[in-house]
Amino acid sequence: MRLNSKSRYAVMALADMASFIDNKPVSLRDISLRQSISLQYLEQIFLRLKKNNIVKSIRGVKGGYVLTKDASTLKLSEIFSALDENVKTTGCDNNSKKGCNGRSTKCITHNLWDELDVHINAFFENKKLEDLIKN
Amino acid sequence: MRLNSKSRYAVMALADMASFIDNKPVSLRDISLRQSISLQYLEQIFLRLKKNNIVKSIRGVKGGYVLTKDASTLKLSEIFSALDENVKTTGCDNNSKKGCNGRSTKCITHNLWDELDVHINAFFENKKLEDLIKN
DNA sequence: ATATACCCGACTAAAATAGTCAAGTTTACG
DNA sequence: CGTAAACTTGACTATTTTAGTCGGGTATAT
Repeated sequence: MRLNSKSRYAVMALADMASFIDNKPVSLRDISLRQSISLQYLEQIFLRLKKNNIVKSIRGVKGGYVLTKDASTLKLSEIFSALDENVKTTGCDNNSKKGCNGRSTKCITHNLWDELDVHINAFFENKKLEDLIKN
Repeated sequence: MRLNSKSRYAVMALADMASFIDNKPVSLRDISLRQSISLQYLEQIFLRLKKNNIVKSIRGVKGGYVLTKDASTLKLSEIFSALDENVKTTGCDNNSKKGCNGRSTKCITHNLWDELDVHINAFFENKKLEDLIKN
């Protein structure tokens, strides 16, 4: 059970941004250097973050990105959902016509996976970006 | 963030076994039919379960597998670790000489991923196989 | 004997992952 | 005004992982 690197890098990059109090735009180039993440990969990630209103961009020289919310209110769950990192640990699907494992009925473990998803989501719901930089 | 099908099938198959009270051996063929899981894939899975002492095998006609423990004491975490489904959500590694993201220091989000792993593991530690079949 | 059922290594198609590449557009600043 | 810094975007790709299959075993109850 692994988290993908896009999500991980997103959290790293946003935590990096949040650790500067002044709200001057932060360039991806700087984040790239400080966090050892490929610039072009960051571009992909920030495109998604921007589309989901987690950051806004300022173009041109001295431009960069700024957080749209305060780090104390930005939930990690928002970041993950921006990157389509949906916590859906199995293919068991309530909504499809077919049930679990291609059958018409719920599989024996169906409720378990639902509970697991809820459990993990709760973790991300309760964590704020600020929690990462307080230490 | 997805769970792999080996782990999911393992839990399904063991829950299937546990739902029969008599401790007669259950053949993989029967599990395969009841749970719609490929017989040969089940063989792979049960090899691991056997090596990790979660089931024992009885060969020959009327053979099959039986649980080595009671369903009320078998933790899901044991099943997952048998399948090398280690809950290690990121590559951030405490033990390697290199730190996170190939650097010498802990990355800014390192503690977060540790907490996440602990959070998920706790879920599997507290769930017993019996919990799945009680409903 | 023989059918049933476990045993086990090797292989593979398809999907996901983790990026790179290339070609832009916008804007601050000298 | 020119230019460099920085964002924008779509397409592409090598590698790895996943989710199995294939095929040839071995053990044993009847």
